[in-house]
Amino acid sequence: MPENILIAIAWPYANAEIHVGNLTGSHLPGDIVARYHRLIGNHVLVVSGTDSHGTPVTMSADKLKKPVEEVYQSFHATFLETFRGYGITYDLFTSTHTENHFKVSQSIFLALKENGFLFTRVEPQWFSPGLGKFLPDRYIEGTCYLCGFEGARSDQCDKCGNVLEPDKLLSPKSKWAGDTSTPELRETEHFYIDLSKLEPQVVDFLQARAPHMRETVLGESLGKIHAEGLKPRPITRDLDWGIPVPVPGWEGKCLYVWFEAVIGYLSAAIEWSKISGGDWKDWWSNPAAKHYHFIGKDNIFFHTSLWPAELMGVGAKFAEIFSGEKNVPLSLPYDVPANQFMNLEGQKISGSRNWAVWGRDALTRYDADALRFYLTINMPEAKDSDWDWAEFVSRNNGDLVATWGNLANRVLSFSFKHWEGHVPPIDLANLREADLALLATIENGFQTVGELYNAVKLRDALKESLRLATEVNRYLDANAPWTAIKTDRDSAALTIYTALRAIDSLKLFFAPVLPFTSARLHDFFGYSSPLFGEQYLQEISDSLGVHTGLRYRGAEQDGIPAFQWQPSQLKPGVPLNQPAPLFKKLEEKVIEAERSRLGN
RNA sequence: GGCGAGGUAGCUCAGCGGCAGAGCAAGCGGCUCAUAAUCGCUCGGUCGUGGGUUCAAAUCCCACCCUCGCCA
Repeated sequence: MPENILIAIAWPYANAEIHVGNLTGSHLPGDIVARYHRLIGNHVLVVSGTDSHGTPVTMSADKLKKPVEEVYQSFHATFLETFRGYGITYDLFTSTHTENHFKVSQSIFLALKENGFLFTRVEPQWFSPGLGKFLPDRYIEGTCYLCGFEGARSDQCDKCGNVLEPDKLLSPKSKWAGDTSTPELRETEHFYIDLSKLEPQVVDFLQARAPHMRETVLGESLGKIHAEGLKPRPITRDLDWGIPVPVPGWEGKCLYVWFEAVIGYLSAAIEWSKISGGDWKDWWSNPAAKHYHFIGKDNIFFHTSLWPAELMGVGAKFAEIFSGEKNVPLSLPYDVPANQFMNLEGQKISGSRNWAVWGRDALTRYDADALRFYLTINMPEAKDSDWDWAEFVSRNNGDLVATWGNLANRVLSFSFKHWEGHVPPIDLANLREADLALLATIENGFQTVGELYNAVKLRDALKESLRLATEVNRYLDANAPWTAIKTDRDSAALTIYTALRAIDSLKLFFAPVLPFTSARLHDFFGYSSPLFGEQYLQEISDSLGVHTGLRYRGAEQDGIPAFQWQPSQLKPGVPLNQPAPLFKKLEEKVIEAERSRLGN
């Protein structure tokens, strides 16, 4: 019985390009899990999009002297290119700046309001007379009235550590580019979501999922709730670039970005159903559907506590408001397999210092699968990891090229050469004990590797796959078909057939991580049914303009069923296609070349 | 400051109450089908620091130090 799996991936913010830390943190693990579930026959929906709103985007636009729409669109375009290049198979990668997302977000807001989870509060907020608008606290700096430190934030001094009263901050200054006016505190009114009412439900929700959630994720959520409880949080801001608060008299205010962007997981599914003919409710109002949220550690609390609380507070009211449908409650996350961070050559990744390996740029020099391999074998699942160029080269050459790529190439080439482009035409009844033992060992991987992918232990899944590839290398060493071919061709045929069949199965274990080369290997074996589908771009128009979505067309299209996650049934004697090496060996000199690019 | 995670071999990490493990790197040997790839053997650790519990602690408890994230 196929399951419905929603893969919800963090929405990249429209003010910086995607780097390897973003990829390994959320997009790549999401894609690997999605590809695995598609291979085992589950119905998968992968959604994300560009987080387009908020003050930082407005500020970038100001600096670049460009319309804010143009700024978000230009980053959106780089995201599409990056994800296409890395094969991140989104069923829909959209944007928060769409008519659909506006309507969904406003409906969520109104549902919370009608269900009694919102209240308003008047509070002082920094206002720039020069810009004529309110500024977020992080754009205000001043002198600490306790220790005299000049770089103090309005609510706390980083130097002396004291909590400050904003109205006592000395000589407050705006950090907004070009704003020389003196900020002042003005009263403003905002909506708050009363999360405290939902705290017991959130705790129950987390405890029910504790058995399959990561330590890092549970600790961050339950630990925080236990220590501080869930407090009311503001969900509106004085912003001019965002989603208007759908309440009369609240013109000029927008939904706070943290509140609105997470709603994208729902709105993107709804947008997907509109353009593809599917039904979003199969994923979003289906108790059997599983939601996975792929995010970085900085976002854990939002996804394990605030977002579920929002959904609980909304209940079935959302669909009533949005589409008039009754009894359509919303599903809660099943797992939030958040990753830690990836550093670079021992230092934190920093876009502004160019201490980064940029996703698009790396693709101009390395193959997507080589990058995916290193990002997976080094994925920060349990703790921060480090991208090290020397290690990238040694992992590529030592594991990817030598253990796996060379195995496939040595056996395929040998078969192609000695059996004139065919799989050796053996009689399956003649397979020896050692041959059957190897196949049993490899095929056991459908269980073990599958469980690791299912549990989102992707490093382990890849390591186990490599270990199994080594088993085939050992088997070859023990049976030495290159010696046997000279004296006992039948024996060599049995060995090569067995190894080919093992490789044909191994191909599937590697496929979620290495989709491009696994598909190529699949082709060497001469299969006609594809392993994976295709990515494509689609323009979508609405009242806010045109946005381009990244889409995915499944492998099962055109009446041909997708190739499945099951042991190879390779037929003796079938023709092979001309094999070639799957991966490129890298020269040592790239290490220095890459390091010299950093920080410039 | 509060909460959380991490600190184990030169490097990357697993183990999380019962004789300290894997891969890479290093050294030695086998093989020659393969992108000089592969297979075997060897070398290598006061498990962040200091206490405590236990017949037994990398593992449990307490304190502290360092790194990262969230919150204030």
